Amino acid sequence: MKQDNFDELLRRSGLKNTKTRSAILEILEKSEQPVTAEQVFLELKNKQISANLSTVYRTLETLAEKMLAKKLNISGDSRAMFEYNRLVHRHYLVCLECKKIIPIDFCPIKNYEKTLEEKTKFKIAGHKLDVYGYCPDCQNKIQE
Amino acid sequence: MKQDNFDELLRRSGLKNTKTRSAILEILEKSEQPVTAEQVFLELKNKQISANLSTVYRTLETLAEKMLAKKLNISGDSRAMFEYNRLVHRHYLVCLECKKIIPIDFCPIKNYEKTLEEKTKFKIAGHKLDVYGYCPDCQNKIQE
DNA sequence: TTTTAATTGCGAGTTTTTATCATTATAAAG
DNA sequence: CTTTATAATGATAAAAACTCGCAATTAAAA
Repeated sequence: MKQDNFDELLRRSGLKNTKTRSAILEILEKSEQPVTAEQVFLELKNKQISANLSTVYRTLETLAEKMLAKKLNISGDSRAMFEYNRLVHRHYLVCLECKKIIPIDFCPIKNYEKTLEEKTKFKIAGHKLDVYGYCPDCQNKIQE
Repeated sequence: MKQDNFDELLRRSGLKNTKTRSAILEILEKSEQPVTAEQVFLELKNKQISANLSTVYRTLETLAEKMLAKKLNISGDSRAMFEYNRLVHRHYLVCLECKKIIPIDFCPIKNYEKTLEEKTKFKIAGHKLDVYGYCPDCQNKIQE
């Protein structure tokens, strides 16, 4: 079973496998959307795993440093969000009205990075793209 | 002269033309890069225009609401940044090392939005794209 | 086991941003 | 050019989102 396959993942990053840590990784991995530190904290509580909020912050930061998670800032929310660092990266479509976040699988700018690298002499490490708009539900609700 | 041509701009948005407000708009307009509230606050001080920090926050927020400015979150800095809302939108290339921010004029995903609109039935309002990497200077400095 | 070093909890401290409310300034009306 | 209504500002406090220091705990190496 892949129950606790975070053990190896943590180990490879030189991190100890603690209950909180693997629980947080699991929460990230199971979540379809980026989550805030507070959401992780509450989710842990749900699972009867007590953890201090500052530990959650620290852990998320550590996971991001070790590239096991990604830290992002989605516009409209001042808080940092975190997502599991999947091999295939994702972009999100965010509804400006209801704040719903929907993953987009296709990345429209992968090719563009090379062009940009040549043009600017930067070594491109990655990019961040989010698209904003109004979801079908909210389009109907608004119609003013 | 276009010295105080922010007057009309503010007026059209139903905002009073105050000294602080037009000074802030001018700072945004003249800046090649997005700026934080604090930077605006300090820049005002430089110009001998006293303004309270909370006024700066409030003003930036108002300008963003009225679409005279755009509010953004560039990764790596937890603070909100603001830029003048130019007709042609811009993307930025950010150096992960020295935090330098360079505008990119070309937008590689304009076309993609239409496709996405059809596919998701969202009404797309805009997008946010930043590219991250290492600038030529920092590439040399690092070489470890 | 025992030891060593990483991790956590807790409390306090920062930083960034927002709210309240009395005062002041803008611009509309007279 | 005043007066007046309303919008904007300053000052202060407070909320929200993190971050830090240090003692206690725990994981894993010896």
